[in-house]
Amino acid sequence: MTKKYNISVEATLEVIGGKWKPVILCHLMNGKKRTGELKRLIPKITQKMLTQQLRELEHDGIINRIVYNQVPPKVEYELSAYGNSLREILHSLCIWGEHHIERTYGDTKDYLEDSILNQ
Amino acid sequence: MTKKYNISVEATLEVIGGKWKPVILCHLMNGKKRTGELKRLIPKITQKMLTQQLRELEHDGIINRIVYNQVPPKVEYELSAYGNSLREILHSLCIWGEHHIERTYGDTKDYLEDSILNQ
DNA sequence: CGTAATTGTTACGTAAAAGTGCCTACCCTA
DNA sequence: TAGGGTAGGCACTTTTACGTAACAATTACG
Repeated sequence: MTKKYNISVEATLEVIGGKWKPVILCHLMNGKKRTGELKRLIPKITQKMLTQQLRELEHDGIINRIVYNQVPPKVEYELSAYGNSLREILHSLCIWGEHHIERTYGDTKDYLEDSILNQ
Repeated sequence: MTKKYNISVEATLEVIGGKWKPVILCHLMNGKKRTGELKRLIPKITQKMLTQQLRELEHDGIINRIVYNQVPPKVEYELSAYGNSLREILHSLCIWGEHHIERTYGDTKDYLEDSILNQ
């Protein structure tokens, strides 16, 4: 049963869209991260959503999951080479979004969470 | 009640995301369109979703709604100057999506609707 | 007079996405 | 032996997005 896209943009948004994937991806753009590290960087995400989104990104080939066989467990996530091809796109989306927030609200700082990503 | 974004990408996706906005926008990239014309170009969209999405795009300043005062009614939608600033972004999203479909399924033609947009 | 043409609205129902709470496994250390 | 630290699973509820179907307004035309 072949799902059809109206237009290829939809395929991209299926990969990078949703409530949490953009943040996760942007953090991983700045380098490999452990699970708990991501949770700290994105305080409002729940354990469930975090792992769920990471699984989907992994499935789409965007990130690599690196498991260290030790106790307590250690797992790292990093952008794959393929995922890296999203870098420019995400950057453009960031820039445009910033302009849009500014255009809509007058300034950005009240509408962006405190985060190393928003500096 | 200030909604906060984790990252500005989210603001962009709020504007161009969802099930129908990308298609609508891409059609409007090719020029002004009447309501019925859009409905024909996007056969599976319902009247309700079409107008709902158009209203939101208008509200965000992305498109202009041009009403001709005549009967039967005539309304046209066109990309605004501001909306035009999304052109490059949508184009990149298209390109990446095409590659992704190809990478995932082997070819694109079985996964993209017949449409002047997919040529 | 009744109907077609065009754009749009509204109330309601369904399906998909996100959130909550509690549970597991493992070894180490106090 | 009880608890900490790390990653993650599962059942269930809530919220949001999307879809369906019927209705409105206006004028021209047969």
